[in-house]
Amino acid sequence: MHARKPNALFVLPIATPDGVFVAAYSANGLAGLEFPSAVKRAKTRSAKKGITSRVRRWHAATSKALRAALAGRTPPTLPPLDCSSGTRFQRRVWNALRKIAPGKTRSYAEIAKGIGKPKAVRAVGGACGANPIPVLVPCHRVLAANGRLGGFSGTPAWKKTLLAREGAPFRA
DNA sequence: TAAGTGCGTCGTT
DNA sequence: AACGACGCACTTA
Repeated sequence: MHARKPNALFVLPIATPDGVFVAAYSANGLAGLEFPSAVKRAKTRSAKKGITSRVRRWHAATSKALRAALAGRTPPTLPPLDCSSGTRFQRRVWNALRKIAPGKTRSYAEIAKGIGKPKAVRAVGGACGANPIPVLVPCHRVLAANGRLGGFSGTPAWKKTLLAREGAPFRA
């Protein structure tokens, strides 16, 4: 219904073996995470000034968590997540995603059932696609009912890579 | 088996 | 009113 903007105050880069991710922070926590993209490298330099120690702490946590996740390990601690950009329904889906352990997968239908809306299967797919914090909010662990990958807002290659690194099974 | 079609369903725009 | 990161039933080959 009401979709507040993430209201990102700080946009900071995270260097990883897979490239430079970009994290966005609002006053409430991590509000966005983007996969490496050659195009937007320049933009991240600007907002370095005026960073609070709080955001610095969050960013350290995000960086550490991201690198762990990319290595297929369980992230130690996450910064507070600001999912206020999402609708009620989307937040419920994202919350369900966070309960899927590394190496495990669920189907879109299982997620739908899990949030008490067994018929909203397709809408769950939409909510996954709207996930502002991929990798750390593990939308990649949601597969089609037949065990195949299903879609991904990033490249399908990323979804495959993330699953493979944490040892999650999926049909080629 | 594999691949393609049609349709129910529902949150979002 | 139209559109999906779906799922299922049901053809065809």
